[in-house]
Amino acid sequence: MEIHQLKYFIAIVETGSFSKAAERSNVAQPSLSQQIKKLETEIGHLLFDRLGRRVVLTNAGEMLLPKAQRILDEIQGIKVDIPSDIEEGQGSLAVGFIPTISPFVLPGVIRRFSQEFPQASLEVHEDLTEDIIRKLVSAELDVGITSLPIKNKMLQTEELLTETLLVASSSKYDIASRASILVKELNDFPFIALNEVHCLGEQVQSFCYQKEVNLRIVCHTSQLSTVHKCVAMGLGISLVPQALAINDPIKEVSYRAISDSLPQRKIVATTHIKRHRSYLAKQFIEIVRSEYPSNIISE
Amino acid sequence: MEIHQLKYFIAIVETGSFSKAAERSNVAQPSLSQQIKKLETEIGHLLFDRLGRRVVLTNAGEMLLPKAQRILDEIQGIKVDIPSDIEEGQGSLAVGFIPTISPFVLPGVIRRFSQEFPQASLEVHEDLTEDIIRKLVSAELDVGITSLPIKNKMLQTEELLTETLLVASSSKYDIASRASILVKELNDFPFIALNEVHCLGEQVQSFCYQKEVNLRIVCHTSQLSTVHKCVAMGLGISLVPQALAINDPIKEVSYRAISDSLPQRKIVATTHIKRHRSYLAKQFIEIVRSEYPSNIISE
DNA sequence: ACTATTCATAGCCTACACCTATATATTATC
DNA sequence: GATAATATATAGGTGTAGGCTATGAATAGT
Repeated sequence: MEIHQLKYFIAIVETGSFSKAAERSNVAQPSLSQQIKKLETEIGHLLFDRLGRRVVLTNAGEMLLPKAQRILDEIQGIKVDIPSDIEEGQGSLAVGFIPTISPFVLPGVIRRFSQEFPQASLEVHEDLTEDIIRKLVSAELDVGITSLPIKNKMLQTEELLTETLLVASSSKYDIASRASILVKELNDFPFIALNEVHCLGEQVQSFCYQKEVNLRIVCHTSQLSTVHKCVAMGLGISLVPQALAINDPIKEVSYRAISDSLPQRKIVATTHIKRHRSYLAKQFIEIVRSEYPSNIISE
Repeated sequence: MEIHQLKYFIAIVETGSFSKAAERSNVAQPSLSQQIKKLETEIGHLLFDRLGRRVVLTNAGEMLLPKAQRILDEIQGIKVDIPSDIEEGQGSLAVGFIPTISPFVLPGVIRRFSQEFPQASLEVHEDLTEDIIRKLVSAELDVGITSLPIKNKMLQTEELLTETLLVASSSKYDIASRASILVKELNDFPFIALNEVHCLGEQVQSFCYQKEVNLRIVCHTSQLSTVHKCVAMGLGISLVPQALAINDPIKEVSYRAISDSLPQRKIVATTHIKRHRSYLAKQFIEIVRSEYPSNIISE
């Protein structure tokens, strides 16, 4: 059974004649006769009684009619619906965030995404970088919001922004009020470190190693919010993303940039090289870019 | 868009691989790749992301999936449903009866037909022979129950039974009690004639003409039931179908066969030569054949 | 590094849908 | 009732498109 056969069938029913149907279908009449015969053979029943000057549907033909109509309508629907559905943002999207980003952007991003694409279904994962990489490679995730470096030849990254790490300190330490902060001065204070399973923890360590700073780490935690609280309690200082500083409800903590050498991390959208970036994925990435807290201009 | 393309698409989704889908579809893998590419071009979106070892659906592919599934199901349904529906007696049937038959068979036929084929829709027309012929030719009717002769080269007849015409008389006339009735004796009595627009009227006239009987027609009516009532009232005798005699509630009328020459009419099912006789039509004809009142054996 | 697996590409082949021409049959017209 | 007109079926030729094999490119597993 072929689609053009059903089209011919409908055309005959609507025109009441093989010849007129052939004309309307832009084929020669014998071709159409032949295809109808094939269809009849396949179904096992005559579809039309050929009366000579006119054709009428048989019972089998009458039963086929609504079914054929539905099928053609659905096929027409495919060609129309899919492009328009995609335009309207239908579909599903699975995204991953690393834990040192998600707290700052997730609420705003989800709100805007579900406002702009109410028809879409969004699935959000919070995972460490290596898990996000694994899920991106296995196509469990469509987009990962991570920080560089991403070293996997199956993945590609699109830069969203460069985020500065600021010195966070409570008023207990005079670093909060100095005219400027130099890198070397970081080891004058107890340091609250993020566990190195987090890329941010690694990045801070790597930065300090490069700058030949030996931190006096007094605490290792696995959550940025714990770092934040420890700093607020005056247990020590830390290096945190600028996004944390924005709208920080704890007024006791001050955030200062380092004068002579800015630690930074690049925030990127990571995707699979071989996978097509859907309309939703592209829009999602733009939403993250625009919703990322960045009121503090890094100098 | 072609059906085999949708089949291939589904096969890929179900097997998760072009190669396996090709094997399952009994085509070479490149053919399948080619057809999927065509489908993607037509829809305007990629359907799969080719990850190398695995393929995953894109958003567009996910939207296509249920639609394709439905279409294939419906096509499968056509090949299964139509033959089985016909077996089960679905469909419609339009039949015609002449007025000198319908009173005797319609009730029983309709009852049995709707019992046996509750799914079918039956349309019954009562018309004179010429109108039934016209409607059969124009395919308004599928089957006509008439009596011979039917002279139309577009129509064919199937004999159902031969019906004897009996002499109907009230006890007022001694014909009801004679040992035997001869044709010639018909003109000894006043005769109630059916109008010649009815074929039965014609047949009686023609019979008498052949037998050189000159009827003493005292009344022409256009309905057989009127003939019947006139006979019962003793206005005269008549020649009526044996079916009328069966279960006749009016006891005053007796029915006698003519001894030396039996007038008869052949009851036939008439159909269009070029039209396929549907299952319903065939079954209907058999029901008429078996339901036709024929308790009185014509000798 | 090597092998196995998988999808894409290239080039050839065949089947089948399509065409034209013609036959057959029915309807309309004179 | 003969002729013209209309409509579908049949016959036979043609071209495209879907199919095949062989091969390439790239990934994943040994």
